[in-house]
Amino acid sequence: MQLEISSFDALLRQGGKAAAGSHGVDDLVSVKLWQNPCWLSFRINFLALQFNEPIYRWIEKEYGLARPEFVVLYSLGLSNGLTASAISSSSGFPKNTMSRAIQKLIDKNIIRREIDAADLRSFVLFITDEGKRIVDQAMQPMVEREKVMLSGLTPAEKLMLSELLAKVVVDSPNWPPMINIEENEE
Amino acid sequence: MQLEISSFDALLRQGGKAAAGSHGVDDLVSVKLWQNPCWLSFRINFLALQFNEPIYRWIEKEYGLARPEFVVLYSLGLSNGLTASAISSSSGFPKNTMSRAIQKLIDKNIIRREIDAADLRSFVLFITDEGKRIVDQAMQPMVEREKVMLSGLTPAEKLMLSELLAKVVVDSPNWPPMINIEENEE
DNA sequence: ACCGTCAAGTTCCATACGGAACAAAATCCA
DNA sequence: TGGATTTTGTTCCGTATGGAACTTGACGGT
Repeated sequence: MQLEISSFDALLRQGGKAAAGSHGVDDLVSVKLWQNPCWLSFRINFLALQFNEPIYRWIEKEYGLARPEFVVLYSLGLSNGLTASAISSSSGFPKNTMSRAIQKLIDKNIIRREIDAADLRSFVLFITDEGKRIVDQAMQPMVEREKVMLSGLTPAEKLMLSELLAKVVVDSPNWPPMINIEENEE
Repeated sequence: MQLEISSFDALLRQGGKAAAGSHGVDDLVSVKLWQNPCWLSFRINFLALQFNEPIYRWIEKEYGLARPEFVVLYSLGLSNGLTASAISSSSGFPKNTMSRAIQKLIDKNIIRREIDAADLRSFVLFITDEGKRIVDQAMQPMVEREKVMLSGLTPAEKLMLSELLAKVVVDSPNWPPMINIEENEE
């Protein structure tokens, strides 16, 4: 059995093949690029990995911060005074993982926690000067890594990519939660 | 201290903001979208999560396969007769994780392993009929999920996104391995 | 004002994960 | 040919992870 594949879907996953040539990239990566019904998820996951792996390895070595810890720190760097659950939901890490990460950051004096008078269940988190120093420093290699990853695109293409990805992200609240596919089992 | 930010970089990360309106999306997500020096990695990671989380949750529940196991299975579905290390390097999972996943899949009769006469160290992996059945079935929700995620784009935009992402992936072998940033420490 | 429900964070615990060391085979090179 | 080096896959083991249960506080309705 094969899924019916419209010619547009076929076109989609072949996107850019002509221009690519048979250059450099691993055999199996080629297959996953050009003969893959799930072209989006492969490309996205592959690129996420190419960014995350070296960056978080470096951050771990340089600052002794694991990925969840740095996610908290980075989030506070962008928007100080957040709550744990806000960080958790925006990053996709479960809240117990965030809770532990936050504890460690407090112990290391990288963030600080204040009780929220308005809601005694939750705490508001603030970055310390030490924390700010770390984010600022770490930003450099991160931005640099992105620049490297995008170096094959023209400025116009970078802008287009940025816009398209943003558009998809912005649309995400409208997606159905993907339950109840396959009610037809049994 | 702030990094010098060229106006084009600023333009890049604001990509698509005008068109977006202030709709639906979480506050912190907004900040990470529009006020983030690392626009690429956030968008990529966010979208990877939106795909992976529901899909792998469903696969686990439906077939009892963890993510590394399904990655092996999916890879063989695209290109039968692979070796463990090929799958490992194309997917980014470490080889011991792949090794375990492969063992489990063999136990479950989802894949089969033959010794490679040409190289007695390595095995060649093949998908069984049962395995093929599972991948075929699982493909449906995966493709569907991608379709949902892309539903906010026009066909032309989807094609453009596919091309741009492919172009970046194809360029990846040229990237420097990101060691020795910050020799200047100490 | 009270009770049921919900939301924020923490703790518990089994398990998966990935780094490192390892065995076996291939490859290289003199 | 033979010993150093690399590659493939497995095993060992400490640790991080994330589901589930739990605690405490907020909220909503009657």
